[in-house]
Amino acid sequence: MDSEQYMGRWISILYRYNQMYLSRELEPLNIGAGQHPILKVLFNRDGIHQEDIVHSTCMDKGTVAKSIKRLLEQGYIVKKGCPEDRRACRIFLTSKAHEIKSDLDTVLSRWTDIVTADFSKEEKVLVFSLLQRMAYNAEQYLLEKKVEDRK
Amino acid sequence: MDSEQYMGRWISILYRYNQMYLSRELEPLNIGAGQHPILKVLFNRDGIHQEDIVHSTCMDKGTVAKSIKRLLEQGYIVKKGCPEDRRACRIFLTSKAHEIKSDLDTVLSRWTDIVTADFSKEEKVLVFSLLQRMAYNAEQYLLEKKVEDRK
DNA sequence: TCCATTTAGTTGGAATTGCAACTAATTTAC
DNA sequence: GTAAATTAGTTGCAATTCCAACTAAATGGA
Repeated sequence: MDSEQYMGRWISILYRYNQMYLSRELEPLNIGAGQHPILKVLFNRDGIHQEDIVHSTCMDKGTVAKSIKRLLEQGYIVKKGCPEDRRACRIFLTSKAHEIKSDLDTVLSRWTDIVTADFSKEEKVLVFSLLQRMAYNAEQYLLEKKVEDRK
Repeated sequence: MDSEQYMGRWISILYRYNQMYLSRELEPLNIGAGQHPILKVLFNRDGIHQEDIVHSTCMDKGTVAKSIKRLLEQGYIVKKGCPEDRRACRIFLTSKAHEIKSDLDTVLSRWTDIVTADFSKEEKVLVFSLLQRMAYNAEQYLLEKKVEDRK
């Protein structure tokens, strides 16, 4: 097998190129590449707990806390205390966020179009399902490892 | 289309999980997740110029310079001036690097095995070719953009 | 009930990375 | 042949991210 044929190589290139694209495209909105996953989750389910965002984005809770801080500063979200659990907080989109929803969706789906430009319809569907399965397998492996470490 | 179905989401998850896996697995070798792409390129073509490494890894020249600095400190590579072009330098693997080649290859191919664990042989081949084409499309797009900006 | 454990969230530190500005050497153009 | 432009590489800065340590609140077992 060609020594370039290991999964991490292609994933790394695609991730880094995507980050470059997003930084440039989201700059006019004052949104960094790291903040958009949180907005996407909230557009789906507004008002969820910060902990839910952590799970939905598969990101570290520290990372999410910092991204939320920046979205607060930019006025895209507001934070409300949760009366049932005083440790927790719920995150809500502002009208400023709702105004840019379609812009954000356009930027994200354009990247999909760019990288799958020469794909057939079948290939476009296929690549999502393969990536989704890989992400699931990776997650399962890391979870197992974490459980092992706890022993 | 499901709002989770945009390419960047899966790529991001897979990239971040891979970085976690690599940091842990390469720690005993004192290699960070960011250094291994350079070693991989050198195992393929030892003694190439730093500029060649930049192109082969698709990474920024500043990033490569820093990773090379750490590999030098760890004694995995040596740097030699290039007499034909006194700005440039050539990078060579040390015996310490050759000793860990098979360990590194094992770690990298194990990740491929983990994420494609439930894939058929055909799917394993397919996913590489799809990722490769996506990376190529992304690169072409960003290159075009860069040329446009120069105007 | 009370103490131990778990959970939600914050903060500091370090690694990875891209960009921009810089130096020094080379190449190109006139 | 010299000045301008390009190229190889370094460095500082900022963004993204994970981890670990921490606080405060909630949960659970004796």
